[in-house]
This record gives sequence, structure tokens and C-alpha cells, in this order.
Amino acid sequence: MKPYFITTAIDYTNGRPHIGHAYEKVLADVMARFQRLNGREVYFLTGVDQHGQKVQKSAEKEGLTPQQFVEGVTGHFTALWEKLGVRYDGWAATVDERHKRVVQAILQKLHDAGQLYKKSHTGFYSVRQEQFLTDKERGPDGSFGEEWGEVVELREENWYFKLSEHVEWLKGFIRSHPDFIFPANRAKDVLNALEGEPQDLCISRPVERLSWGIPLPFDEKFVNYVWFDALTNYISFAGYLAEECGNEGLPDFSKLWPAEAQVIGKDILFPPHALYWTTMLRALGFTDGQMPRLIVHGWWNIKGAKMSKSLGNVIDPDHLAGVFTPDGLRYYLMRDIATGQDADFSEERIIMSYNKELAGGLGNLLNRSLNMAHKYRAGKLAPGGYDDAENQALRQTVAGALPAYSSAMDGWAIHDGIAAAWKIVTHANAYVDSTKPFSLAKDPAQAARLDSVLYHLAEALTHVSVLLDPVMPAAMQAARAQIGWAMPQSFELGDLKWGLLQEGHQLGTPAPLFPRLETAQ
RNA sequence: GGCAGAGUAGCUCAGUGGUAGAGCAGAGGACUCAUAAGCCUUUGGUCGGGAGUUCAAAUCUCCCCUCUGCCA
Repeated sequence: MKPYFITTAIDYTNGRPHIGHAYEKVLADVMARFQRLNGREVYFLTGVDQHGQKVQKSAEKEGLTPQQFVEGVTGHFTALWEKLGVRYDGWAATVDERHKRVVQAILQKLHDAGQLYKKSHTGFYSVRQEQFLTDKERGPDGSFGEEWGEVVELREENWYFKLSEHVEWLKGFIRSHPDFIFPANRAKDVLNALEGEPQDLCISRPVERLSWGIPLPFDEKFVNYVWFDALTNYISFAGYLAEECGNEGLPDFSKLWPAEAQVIGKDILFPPHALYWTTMLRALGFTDGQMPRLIVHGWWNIKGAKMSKSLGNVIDPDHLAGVFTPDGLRYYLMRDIATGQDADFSEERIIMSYNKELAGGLGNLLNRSLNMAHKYRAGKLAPGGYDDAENQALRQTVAGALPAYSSAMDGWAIHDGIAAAWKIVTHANAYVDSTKPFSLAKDPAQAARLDSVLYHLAEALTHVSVLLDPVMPAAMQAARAQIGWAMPQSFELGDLKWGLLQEGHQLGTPAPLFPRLETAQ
């Protein structure tokens, strides 16, 4: 089977990462880890978009070269992924020479195929902002606002991609491939938007206006414009045209493509991915069967409002990871949103999810279970021959969690996958209260039953540590270390059957897995 | 303005013809192994408004109100 190829949007290196960046990468990372656990080979590609006018200007403002500037900002992203446990296989940085070679090769190919043409455009140009203005920028009285400074009418030549030639094909493709866009209702938005008869895409900027970009191979007076460059990362770093371009150290494209999942935010579905990207691939000769699948996620709002610098409500993931631990943040980001929909970020909710669910629910269950096993049996497990209806019920919950978890996770319903695994936690906590091992310990005649209860708790927790591993890799590894069971390298969900812990298994030392946070402020 | 979706307990939401559900929050209780954690019980809704179809409507039809998304 081909590897599961998953990509994310590449982040624009014009500012520091916020919670939205972190959510998308964690989402992709969780899916990558789940697919691996599910026995699939995975290739996870993510990265940064480093070219363009905004970067050029920000660099100028700080007195740096664009290269120096993007290196600095890129460092904030890679450091965050390191901290959050986002573990990627390929890193797509658009200043990479290998990427530039592929972008140029693609441009040449499209040029040779007659998919590009030069046209002059006359429009209103803001000298201060260095950009053309459209009617959107006009005020109610029809004039351009003061923020644009001097506005002049300007005539400029540029290169265009014949995107409109492929729009009819695209409509048909979307209608005949309901899985192309997840969630499905987004596909309707795209079809509706396509009724607006999209214009050809301008893919260049004169080099006098923008120097920080990839030059067009067939016309040195221009550099390539952002979207074309950025979108190409999905194939350039997957090894597309690697041989032709002399690129080394990249995957075998023929084995990797198409991507099973291109994880993007709803803001860049249309037109960039659903229109530009698909028609680019089509123009390059990619068939219907070689189109990637788009996974469109929603946004984290702040008290119902969009997160924005001007509102001053930007949430810093680095700070949250410091307070709630990286896995505490990953857990909250995955459990409090339905993939594809928006959610409200709430300080109260993240505190609750950590203290109530992770500390009080899962962490405390592990702690009380191991503690009793050490207190009554020196941490040594003996499944023994005792069994009863309560034990059977717990085993049934454990067995039933796996299929529900798998299908939810595979369908991008991460929050449902977590809930499926959590049924074990809830049941096990109730099981402690109903079996009362602390009472059984006082009665020598109940020794066999006590052994079976302690065993059931440890075994159930081992299963939970595997199911939640994609969401909280570091914490679940720590949990397994306390249990004294290491997940084998080759372990897959199919191996998750009752009896992972053997007769005589020695449990490790318990310690609070998610120390409760004091909320007194 | 066009298209799409949503309005159900304080909050987040599930529920597509058959006596209103879950989680969290709130209230009460029993227990003590544990991170003042966990467990049990429980308050709470004329299912946005109106009309219609039906023995029966949160669920189907029509109208209205409010909100959201995408596009222009």
C-alpha cells in the first residue's frame, strides 16, 4: 500500500505562530500518528512560505535581508513544533533551492504547453502600499481612502495562467468526487463560488516591484507571485521532477502522490486550493485520480470574535504549552472542536479540560490504580483465575472502544475518537468504586478477587495509553513508563487485545501524570 | 444581492414521524485507594415564532424572525 501522505498549509513567515497555526499542525500530527498506529506507512510534510512582498517589507523595516528575516521567523515555528511534539518527515521551506528549481521547471512546462500568456493591465496603483487596488478598496463615495496614499493609474504587463480553461472540468470533478473536500458541505460553497466565472490567475510581479521571489525562467523581468510558489511545495518536496531538476534527499514522488490529506484552513479553500491548485495540477497533466484530498478545518474564535492582531486577542500557543504542558494543549485543541467547524477558545474550558479530565479523570485513575497495586501487592500483577460480571463488563468496554475509536479517527472526528477512548477511563473509575479494592484488601478471603481487580485496572490503562497516544504522545509514553510496559516499535492497533500485561508483571512507580493546576489567580 | 447552513436544558451540542437526550456547570448523598481527585442521585427545556399535513411533528410542507458561512 502506498504511504499515507499528509500535508498542511505552509505558514507565512511574516509573524509569530498563533493558536490557529498550532491547531492545524497538531491536527495533522495526530492524524499522522494515528495512521502509523493503524499500521500505515506515513509521510508528513509541513513547512513555511517565505517569499513575497510582506516579508520583503518587514525585512526592510528591521534592516535585515529577506533571507535573514525569514530565518529568524522560521525559527519560531520550528521551535514550537519541537515543543508541541509535531513530528514531520519533510520540511517545506520555499527558499530551498530544490523547491525553486521545481517551481521554475513547472513554469517552463506550463509556458511550453501554452498555458501561460502575457497581458497588460491598467488599474489604480497605490504607491505607498505598492499594490494595485480594486473596487473593494474604494470607500462608499467611490474614492480610495487616505491609507493608500497617492493613487495613480498605471499600466503594467504580467504573466497569466489560463485557469479559466479548466473551470468546467473542475466543476465536474467536484460533483463526481464527493470525497474531494472534507467536510462535504464546503464543496457546495466551492461550486457556488465557481459560478462566478473565475478570471485567469496573474502569476507574476515585475522585478522592480518585488525582488524577493522566484524569477520566471522564460522572462527575467518578472518573479513568480506567491500562490503559485507556495502551492507547489506540496509536490516539489514530495519529489516531483526531482530527477529532471537534480534534486536529492526527497521522497519517491511516484510512490507518495497523491496526498490522502492536505490539511488547510477554511480561509484558503477558495480560491487558492480548490481552484488554483487543482487547475495547476490539471494543466500539468495530473489526472482525476491524481488529485489530492482537501481536509478543511475551522477556526478558533475568541469569545465569538475572530482572532486578530488589531483586536489584541491573539492566543500564544507557546505560553499555553508552558502552562498546560504541550500534551495538555494538544488534548484541548483536539477535544474541544469538531474538525471542520469553528470553536470558541476559552481559558475556562482549557483549565477545566486539564484539571477535570486529564488530572482528575485519567491522571488520577492511573495514580490510584498503581498506588493500590503497590500498597497491596508490591506492584506485582497476578491475573489469577477469578472472574465475575463486573470484570467482564470492563473488558467489554475496553474491547468496544477500539472499533468506535478507529472509525472516528479515520473519519477525522478526533473529538469522537477521544470520547470513545474516554469511555474506558470513565468505566474504570466507576469500577474502582464498585469493586472497592481497598475493602477487598482487608479481607484475606478476597485475595484472588483483589488480584483480578488490580490487573483489570492496569490492563485497561495500558489500552488507554495506546489509544490516546496520537493525541498525547509524551504523556502516554510517561503513563506506560509508570505501568512498566513499553509499546513495541511495530505495535499496531490490531495488536491491541486483552492480555498485554503478563502474569507477574512488575508495575513502575506512580507519580501524578498531569499535576493539578492551582487556579487561584 | 445570490447560494448554503444553523436556531433543542445556564453553556457546548446529539437527536430526520411514535411519551424530550448527553457532557459540563448547579444541588444533594455515600465512600476513602488517589492529584480536596473519583462514585451515586438530582434540579432544569411550551425543541426561534406562526400556520398546515398526520392518529402522532424537534423531526415533513409553507411563511416570518434571528444568526453564521461562502461568493459578489
